[in-house]
Amino acid sequence: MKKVTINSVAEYAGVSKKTVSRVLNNEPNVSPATREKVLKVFKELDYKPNPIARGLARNKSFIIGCLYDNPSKSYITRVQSGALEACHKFNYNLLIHPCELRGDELIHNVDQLLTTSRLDGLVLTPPFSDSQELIDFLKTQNIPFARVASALEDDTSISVRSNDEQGAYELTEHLISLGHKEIAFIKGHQDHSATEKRFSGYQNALLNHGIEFNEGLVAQGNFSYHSGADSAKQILDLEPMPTAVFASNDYMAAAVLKLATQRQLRVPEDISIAGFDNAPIARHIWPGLTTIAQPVEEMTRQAVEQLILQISDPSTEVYQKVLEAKLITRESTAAK
Amino acid sequence: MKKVTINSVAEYAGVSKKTVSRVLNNEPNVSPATREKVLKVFKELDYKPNPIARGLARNKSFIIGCLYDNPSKSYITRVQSGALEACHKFNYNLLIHPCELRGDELIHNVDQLLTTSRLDGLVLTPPFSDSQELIDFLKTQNIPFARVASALEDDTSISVRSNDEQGAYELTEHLISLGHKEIAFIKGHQDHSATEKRFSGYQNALLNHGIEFNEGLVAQGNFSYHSGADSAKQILDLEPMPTAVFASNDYMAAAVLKLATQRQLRVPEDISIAGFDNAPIARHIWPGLTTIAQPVEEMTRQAVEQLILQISDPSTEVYQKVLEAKLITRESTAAK
DNA sequence: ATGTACTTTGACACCGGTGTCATAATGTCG
DNA sequence: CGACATTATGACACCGGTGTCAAAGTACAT
Repeated sequence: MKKVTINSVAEYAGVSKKTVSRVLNNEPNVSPATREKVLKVFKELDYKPNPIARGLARNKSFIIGCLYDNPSKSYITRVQSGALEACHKFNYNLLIHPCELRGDELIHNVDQLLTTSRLDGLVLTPPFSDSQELIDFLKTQNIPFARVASALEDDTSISVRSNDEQGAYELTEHLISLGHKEIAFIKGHQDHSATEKRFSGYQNALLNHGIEFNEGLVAQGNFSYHSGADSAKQILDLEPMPTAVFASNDYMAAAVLKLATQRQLRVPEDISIAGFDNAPIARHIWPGLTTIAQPVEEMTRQAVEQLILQISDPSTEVYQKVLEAKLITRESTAAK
Repeated sequence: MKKVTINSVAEYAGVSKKTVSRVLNNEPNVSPATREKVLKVFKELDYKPNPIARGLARNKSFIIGCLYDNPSKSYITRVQSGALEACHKFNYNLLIHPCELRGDELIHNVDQLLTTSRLDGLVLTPPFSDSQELIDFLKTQNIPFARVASALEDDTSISVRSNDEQGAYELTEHLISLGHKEIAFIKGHQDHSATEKRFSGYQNALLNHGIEFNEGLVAQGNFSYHSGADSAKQILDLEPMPTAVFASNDYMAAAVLKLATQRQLRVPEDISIAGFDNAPIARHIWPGLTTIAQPVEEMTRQAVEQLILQISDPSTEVYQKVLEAKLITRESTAAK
């Protein structure tokens, strides 16, 4: 079984390889008869153009890179799934690049990635989508990129995010409506812009409902389960103990739930617990966690789709979108 | 900033591009002086060979594909992480390809993937690593591949797995040593060979400790949390209720724990629960799950490393390895 | 000094596509 | 029907590397 290349197709069809190329790329100036003839040969020989050769000629790789550093496995797989959907739609492929670096090392590492892989573009997920440094670097290198879930203001680059502030506001309001006044809050990782957004949603809700903000009820986490466990200890040791805890993501909320249960506290009777993200764990534990669902796949899908559009036509208008977050109530929150 | 190619390097160094190519690939027959000179120019011009051009010339893509269909996000990310480690070591990249298909459609889909991406090899994870059909297809297509966590007997293809049977045996023995005799079992997905291995480990442990196997204590799951919830209902409704439940993975075990807790059963006092895999959820819930830890990253790392070795030298001996699984005891199991 | 074997080097074709441009074929109009 | 514009097609260079092979250079034995 010999390899089927553009040359064999051209020979078999009795035309030049350039004409075959024209048909392949739907270029104009091919007579209907010729086009028909070539297409028939495609079928007959089961011709598949070689993306590598095409990549060399066009200086493109048809590969999008996905940069991430997130402790949440479910978040990552959701991101990948959305990105893949968009990639496959346009015959691109996805290359994943987890990366724990920051600052200079990060830039260097990304530079390395770009030169060794010839990526056509990059999707940035938190916390990289919030790194001004990285964004500046990509701009100087002229690498197309799209930001996912970044609150960073930059209307010159593609951005799709969900409304973290609104989500946190709604969740806090939900707790308040249940009669809670002492609502502890566990913050996320400082490098993520979502951290501040969620925090201010929480603060604004308190403010608008006449509840005084109490710094003492705030713990600093970093989105990891482990940090949630530390914060949980800090919060459950408070006297008086708050009647509700709002953790900036579900893993940290799960850690609070675990410690509370270990301490024989009943959830939600003794204390209400809420998270953020609607990660699988939120419904895998008992009681299920009240949380905020974000359309992670959809965000990433849109971001990558726009990225690819921009790659194929750099004059495309820069896409920026904010999607809604949605409150999901489960058993972990109840009236005080 | 002009592009630095092999031509500019050659010109700048005053040698032919072929000589540059020799230095690049560490080929023999380059005088030390010339080699030195060229290497210096590499540094000076910050030359990075274009992998696409190289790929075209060598008919290689330096990309490994990873095929998976697994409900466990943590398993997937662990697989990816091990695969990436091996890939980066050899300057390969990883392309991920989740795929829900079976049978003919699967074959067709993989065929599509191969022709559109020119992958150099494939890593198969369960359940694909157990698909004789797919393996036969890849062999006819002459695509190098490696199997991860597959119990399928085939000494002509690379395979790295952990000892599922031994793990299940140890875990069951652990429950028996705690005095349990009515140990329910939740099976995994039928397409995964691990399912049968774990089941026979359980059965053998019972047998060797003089406990009669009871078909009525076995529920059919499929590794998903949801199937675990269904099986949990079935098992907890039994009269008399078993004193321990061994689920074939942690998600299903978590589902049993959730239902048990909902029903006000105390774990482990009223019923012991154990899982398999040591997924993050096993330590994120209370009580933490007794389980079996498998070296997923290490399995995949070795599999991909061997795959790449085989790609660069097809005469490499076929690597087959069984790694040990390890019992992790937590709070979810206790004496009867 | 000369022959022989081995090392070093470069010219050139090639991988499988795309871009440029000249030329051939066809269409339009006075 | 001839002049001209437009469409269709192919020859050829090129993308940035690698493989082949011949030629030049070097080492050593005679």
